[in-house]
Amino acid sequence: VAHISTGVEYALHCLLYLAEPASAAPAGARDLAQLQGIPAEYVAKVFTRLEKARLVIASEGLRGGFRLARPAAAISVLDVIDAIDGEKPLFDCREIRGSCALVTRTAWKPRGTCAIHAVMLEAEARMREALAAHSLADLAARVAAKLPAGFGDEVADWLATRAAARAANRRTPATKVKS
Amino acid sequence: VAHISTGVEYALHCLLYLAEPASAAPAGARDLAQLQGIPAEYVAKVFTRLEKARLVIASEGLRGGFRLARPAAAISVLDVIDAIDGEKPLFDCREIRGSCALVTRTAWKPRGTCAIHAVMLEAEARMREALAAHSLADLAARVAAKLPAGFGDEVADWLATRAAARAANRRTPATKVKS
DNA sequence: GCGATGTTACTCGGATACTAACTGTCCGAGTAAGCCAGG
DNA sequence: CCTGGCTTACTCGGACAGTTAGTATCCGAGTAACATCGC
Repeated sequence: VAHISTGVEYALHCLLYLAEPASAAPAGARDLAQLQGIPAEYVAKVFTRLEKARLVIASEGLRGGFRLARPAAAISVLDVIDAIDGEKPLFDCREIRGSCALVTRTAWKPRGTCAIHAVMLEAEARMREALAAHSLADLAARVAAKLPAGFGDEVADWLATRAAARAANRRTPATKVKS
Repeated sequence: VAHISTGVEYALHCLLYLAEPASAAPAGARDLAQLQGIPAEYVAKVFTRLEKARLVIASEGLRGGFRLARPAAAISVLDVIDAIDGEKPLFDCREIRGSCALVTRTAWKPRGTCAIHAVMLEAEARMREALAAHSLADLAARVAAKLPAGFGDEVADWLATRAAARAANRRTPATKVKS
């Protein structure tokens, strides 16, 4: 319902985990989602859009995953929002001036941008400035300052444990021939 | 689809017509809507909300209508938006931090506002500042500067013509008694 | 001539359908890794 | 011991429903004004 959708929130949280320097190896979307208790398939859908916007690079196949396409300091919050929500305008002017009965009768035509639209565009510009002023690295540092010491290592351990469990689940590898 | 709804646009256009000093008499919602070619019933619904927010005062009965409750310089664009869209937040944080698997296992609890939420709140504050900086009088003056001279008089004439037509439509007033 | 009164129809106000977008879910194509057989 | 090939199942990618909010519309209650009727 809000202008900035939930997908942006999911993407930002996942990207903050990816911004950790320890995450040199690509992280899978499923792991990141289950780590935070959010729908895994939806996260994959969101990361698809991030990949189209050239913000992350996808590695396919086994042990595949996503990694940042640029340094975390070079990705702003606004980039993420535009990549997912599609640069949706804050306000779509319907040019009501042109439908005014007095205007249509006379030969006068409105020129320039609508005054109301101009105010909205200015507000949108201020909002975008504030969103572009913060980068992923900035957010990651601010979050890390609040977390307990050694939290990044715990995250790495959790991911490693999950990978080990998946490897162990690989039962009786290939003792059977075809058909 | 946009965050600032179409109802806000309708309301602002109508309020600009009401902000004209010539509109000392209350103007009906139907006249204002048909003057601009927008749905009349929807305008009435929107003005209902404006009246609940104490921005306009409704005069009921015949020749009724709306007039501004305060001087046009004391009503900001933000007031109109909040009155109609209900101060909807730009972003609703779902507190994903609390759902993190590592956080739920340990006894650590996140405190303060989420860093992502803080960025969004700052952007929203900048946007609201820009919207609150412009008043109805300011917009009306800027619009009047672009319009041809004597446009306000034409609007008054148009409204008077409509009123006269309605009066003429009142045929054979009451020559018939009951039943 | 003046006042009370009934009619009028026009006003606002809330309750009711329709449309579109976001959220969430599912299934299919592609591919890097790992095991096994053969040399 | 080394190399080639094959199975594996896990990955991303796009296509498919459910639900909520906004948009537009309709009908009912209330009321100020007007013309009429009585005094």
